[in-house]
Amino acid sequence: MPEGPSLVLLKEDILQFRRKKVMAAGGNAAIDVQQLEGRQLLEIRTWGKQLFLLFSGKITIRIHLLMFGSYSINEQIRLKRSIKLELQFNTGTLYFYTCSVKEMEPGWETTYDWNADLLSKKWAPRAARAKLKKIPETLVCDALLDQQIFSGSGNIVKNEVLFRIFLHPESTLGAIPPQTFTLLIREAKQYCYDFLQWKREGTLKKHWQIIGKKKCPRCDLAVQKKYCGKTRRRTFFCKNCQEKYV
DNA sequence: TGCCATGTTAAACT
DNA sequence: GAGTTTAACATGGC
Repeated sequence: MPEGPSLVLLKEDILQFRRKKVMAAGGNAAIDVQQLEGRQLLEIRTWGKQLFLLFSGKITIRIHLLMFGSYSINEQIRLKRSIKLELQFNTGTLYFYTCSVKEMEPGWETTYDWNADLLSKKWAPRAARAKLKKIPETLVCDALLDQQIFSGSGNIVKNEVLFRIFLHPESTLGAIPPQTFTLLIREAKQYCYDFLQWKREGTLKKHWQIIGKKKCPRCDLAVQKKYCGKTRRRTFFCKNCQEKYV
């Protein structure tokens, strides 16, 4: 489920409940779910991989699907006891499973950098560039997972973007040539939108070029698999095609 | 069948 | 107290 583009689809999916009143709320989330009853769902917002449900009475719930989270509408796909959050509206019921559910403190909006979201209209490539310039020692594979810089980017985006621009995951930011640096920022966004479209079509996996591949689609040599950087996430790359700058 | 993975947080270390 | 490492969470696909 959970990279940024999937959250955009989730939002679209549940937009049908906007302005609807919560008739009943349940689930085993570690928050007071009862207080949501009778409240109107005023707004649905995303920031990267996070989903915000803004209710009347200034109550905001944040949902993060983490690695295995899921949701369903009208139909329970898991046992009652494993429902993390259940919101019943007159027009249907929304269920969330295995996710993090958090109630936000007043003023939470100011703690988010809304132009860091790759899938937002507010996405600001220049701001991303400035943040990256401040951490020249950081490896690009780690930078692409940094939600404060590339909010919504995940391990799929990371791997595929790096292959697209033929950049080695263990390149240090400070050593990357200007042209490639610009490409990095441009393609991070572009890949998110391609991801979104492919996910919509159900063809995302089909479009993977490097993740899980044995051979490089460009040169046919063996693909490397390594747990790179401080984040130590699964990284696939071609030593031949992806230039390493250190 | 067991391993591993589109992720993050907080506890447990140094 | 800082920075870093590890564990926990928990489900589905291969």
